[in-house]
Amino acid sequence: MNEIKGINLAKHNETYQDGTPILVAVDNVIFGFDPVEEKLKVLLFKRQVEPQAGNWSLIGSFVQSDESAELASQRILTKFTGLTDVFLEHFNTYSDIDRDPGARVISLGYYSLIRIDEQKEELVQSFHAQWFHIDEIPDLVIDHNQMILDALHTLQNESRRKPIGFNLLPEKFTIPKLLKLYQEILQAPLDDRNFRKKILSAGYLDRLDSKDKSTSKKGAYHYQFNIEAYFDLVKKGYSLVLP
Amino acid sequence: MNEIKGINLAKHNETYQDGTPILVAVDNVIFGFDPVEEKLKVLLFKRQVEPQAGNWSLIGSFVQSDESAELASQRILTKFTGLTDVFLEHFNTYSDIDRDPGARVISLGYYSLIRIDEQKEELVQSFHAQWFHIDEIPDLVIDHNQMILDALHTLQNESRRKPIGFNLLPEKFTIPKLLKLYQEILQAPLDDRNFRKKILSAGYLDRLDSKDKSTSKKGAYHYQFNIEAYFDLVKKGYSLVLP
DNA sequence: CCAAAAGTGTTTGTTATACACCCATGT
DNA sequence: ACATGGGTGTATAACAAACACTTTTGG
Repeated sequence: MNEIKGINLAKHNETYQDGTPILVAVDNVIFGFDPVEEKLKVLLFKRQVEPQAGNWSLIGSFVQSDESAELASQRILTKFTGLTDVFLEHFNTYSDIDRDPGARVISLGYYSLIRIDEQKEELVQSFHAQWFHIDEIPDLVIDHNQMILDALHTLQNESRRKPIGFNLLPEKFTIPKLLKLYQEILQAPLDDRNFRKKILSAGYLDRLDSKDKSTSKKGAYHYQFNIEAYFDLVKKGYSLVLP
Repeated sequence: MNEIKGINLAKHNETYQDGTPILVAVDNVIFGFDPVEEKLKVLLFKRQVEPQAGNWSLIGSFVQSDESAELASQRILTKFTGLTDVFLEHFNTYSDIDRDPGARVISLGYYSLIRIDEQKEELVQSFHAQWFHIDEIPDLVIDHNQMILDALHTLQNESRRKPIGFNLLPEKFTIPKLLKLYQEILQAPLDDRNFRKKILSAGYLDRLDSKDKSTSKKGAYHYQFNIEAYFDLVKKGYSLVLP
């Protein structure tokens, strides 16, 4: 760096010509909650191009010149699951110069929360994509294992403060399912009585008259997330806090 | 999108040739705490290239092929302030296709926390850079006003859970200064007795024997942040929580 | 001696935690 | 009638919030 001898000498007049175009990709950590196994899973597929073709990988794509990164991430999510209007957020950027052995690629990490029951199963299968439990992620391509860790931490932090977990459940769900989901996300047991108390006392869950009898003889009441009620509460300063 | 007629038809075999290189920039929201005015400020400079030359702007640069985005952000911070080893974190990515009228540029937002008293004032001046109070940010180039808002929200959220505020203060500081800093960051008054109780009971602030008599006749004790003590506490599960 | 900022404790209310039993029902 | 998961309440502890006075000392 140049020494500055006096005042008014320095310039910072980089132009667009001074920039070097770089390949930019999005990688999508797609989370789903398996309603049968009651496990939090991530959708992976086998990379089809060299280097490292055949290895498990996150689902990603290059950002094209006519689309934003968000759109690229949505595009690839829709391609693999058939879903649109999905919770999808940026969580980190990966820019080490040697991270991708194939080329200099800056990768934007997104994570999405989908309802496994709404995905197009045949689409997922047609790409040879598979759901992996977060405890059983295989060795992935490049830095994708790190990306999943980062996405999971973001999901955990966000889940403790905002009710985003509902994006992983069907419209109608039961409290026992919701509890299991939160235990999976936070990877820690939660006291069921205290959990019920906190989540129900907030007032944004509507109990329906119907019950889910698939897991017990007594049956568990269906609940629905009431987003208007939630927004009203947020306006008044409410925020969820889980341990 | 193609309809899938059967299983095993779909491909996702994008190669590096399918990517379009894009200009990638970093923009740095440089925060400083003015020790005299006791105000949280952001460092801005007048853009020197078209379009919008002469307008106030964040300090940014293109990411070059031989550097990571973090490094680019550090580089530009050092160029303007002379500082190295500074708190610097990515907070968001801006990728709308029309955001920059000069070219398609994806911008990575970083924010940094510096000690104003350690910066090289003559360097800052030589770039015609100026510190602006966060309540008095002028109209900025492109989407830089939004970036400052996003960075401030990130800073607020992080400050509530981690003691990163110390990066904005000199090594030795007083509790009244620390309180003022937190009130500036959170843009809300804090009760001084409760604040003292919480911050001192944690045990990672070492009181020195010296006093700062610049703001009162009685003088306020100097304190120092003890990072080892803090890390030990974090290992045991401690986390700061401010209202 | 007094103005101005620094420093200190207590009470009260709220929230978190820990914990155990009854309920409903299909088989 | 009983096994299975669903649903409920209470007592205690910990923490947050509200609040006012004393201390120090340079001028």
